[in-house]
Amino acid sequence: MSRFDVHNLQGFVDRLTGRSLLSAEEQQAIVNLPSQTAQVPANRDFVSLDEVTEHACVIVEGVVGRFGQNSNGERQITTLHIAGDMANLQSVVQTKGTSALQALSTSTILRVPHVALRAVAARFPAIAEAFWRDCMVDAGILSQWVVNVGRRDAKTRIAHLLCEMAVRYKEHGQARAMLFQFPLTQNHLADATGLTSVHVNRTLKALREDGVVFCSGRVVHILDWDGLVRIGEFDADYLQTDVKPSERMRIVETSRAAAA
Amino acid sequence: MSRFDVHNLQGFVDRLTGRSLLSAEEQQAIVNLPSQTAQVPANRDFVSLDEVTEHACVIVEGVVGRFGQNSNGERQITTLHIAGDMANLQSVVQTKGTSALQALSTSTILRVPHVALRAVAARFPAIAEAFWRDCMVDAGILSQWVVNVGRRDAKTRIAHLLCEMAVRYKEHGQARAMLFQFPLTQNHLADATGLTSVHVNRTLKALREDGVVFCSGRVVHILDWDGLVRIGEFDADYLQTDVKPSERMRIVETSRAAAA
DNA sequence: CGTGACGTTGAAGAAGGTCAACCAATGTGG
DNA sequence: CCACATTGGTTGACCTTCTTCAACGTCACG
Repeated sequence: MSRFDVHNLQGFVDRLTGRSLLSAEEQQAIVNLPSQTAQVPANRDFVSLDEVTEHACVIVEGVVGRFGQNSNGERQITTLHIAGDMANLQSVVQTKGTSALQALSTSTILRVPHVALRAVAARFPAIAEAFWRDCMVDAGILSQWVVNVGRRDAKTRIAHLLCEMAVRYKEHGQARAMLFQFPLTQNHLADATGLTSVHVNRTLKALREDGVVFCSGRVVHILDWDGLVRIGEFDADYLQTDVKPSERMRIVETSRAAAA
Repeated sequence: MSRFDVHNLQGFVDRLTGRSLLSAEEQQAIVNLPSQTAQVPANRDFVSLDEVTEHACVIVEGVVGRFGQNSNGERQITTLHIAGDMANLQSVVQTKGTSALQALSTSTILRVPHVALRAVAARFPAIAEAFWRDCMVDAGILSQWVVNVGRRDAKTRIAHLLCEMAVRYKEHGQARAMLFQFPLTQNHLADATGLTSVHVNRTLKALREDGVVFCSGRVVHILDWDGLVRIGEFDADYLQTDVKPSERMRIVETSRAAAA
């Protein structure tokens, strides 16, 4: 493994330790996982539907979508993954994948062999626990998406999505003048919100005219955070991005994991 | 614990061992978990939003919905839980709940203290693994629901939901003459599919006139399974209900868990 | 300087929502 | 045993939101 790869897995460790308590040894065990860097061009599937893959993927750069599909071939993005996410962590405990992964922008991913992930999860129960916890945050996001597409109108849906991504990117100081890279096309936004790209276009225009957010090409510029939160009915709790150190969980004993 | 309670936790163990390999000792450890039976009347929340609860709940009888909500108070069911499910298993690794649980019909639940669940998961890594895996099946269902409400029309949505429940109830021999208890009102179906109860009513009528399924009060009668599957664009893979014994997973070593 | 991807806009139409009425079944108190 | 209320299902008329289709603009890139 190159130093470059090691550095990138550190991003994934940081993600985990934001919510879980891991010893230095455990953290090191994750950083030391074997991995292989790959570049994926935009709109390319790198895990296809029902594929039995041998690797899980950490996103280093770019945005990745998890896709479901109806029988007309219309796709629905069920989750967006950004840098630091392990896009298919659940495959550690599941053999069959149930959805495709596609790079939405040119992305850099790290492929980590399942066999290595399973070994480290088996050896260090606290790592398995941290993986599980991270999967549960993803499930919470999924749950919010069901509410989003099921019970919110177009404007609210898109505002909610933008709020979610703003918090996940953590590139907002507190309230205003927020700006982040979000290289999705309006077609991608449509697939994520269950709308058509035409209606996404009109809705973005409406949000722009409301003066709350401006989306242009690859950048989202939030002009009125409070307004966007209100329109999007957004409450960041479910993202668990700001778990205080004292509230980070560990159910397995420290002594035991350290001894392993 | 009464024998009655023990018997009910066995249903949960059966659910787990359908996908995961657990030793006799591990299974016994789950069966021996302390628990408390409770009856919940229909339409009563028994875990409210953002509640910090000390218990997880196994459903023994009835149907339970996990709810999200928009700012108008319109509710969206994000998951349905039936007998054998642990409705909030994820709370083992998460302190804060993110959604409410409501009994949709009169239900019997078993409350199992978090502290006991965490202890057993910490002591037996294979149990933690089985819990994690079960959570991932729930997440797969959630993922399908996003596709369902996002990219399918009313008829397809409802047909898909009915297919899913038929498989989860496993009360279908193979193809036809299928009948199962499903004590939801049309209002509940509306909350689950992101429609209004009026439109659910019309859609059920259309499905009835197509001769594929007949829903009456508390019973679903599937007249044409293949037809319903076609209309619902249903593929049961994601439910992982029929995992062959040889394909059931265990990543932690057997020896180690047995020695614990 | 053509070609393709993406964004923008208008006009027409369909899917589903809203409102309102009514019915059947069930339960409850007098 | 009946008046009455409640809950859930059914139906019609009308309206809103979003989709569909189609055209055109613009920018990047070979």
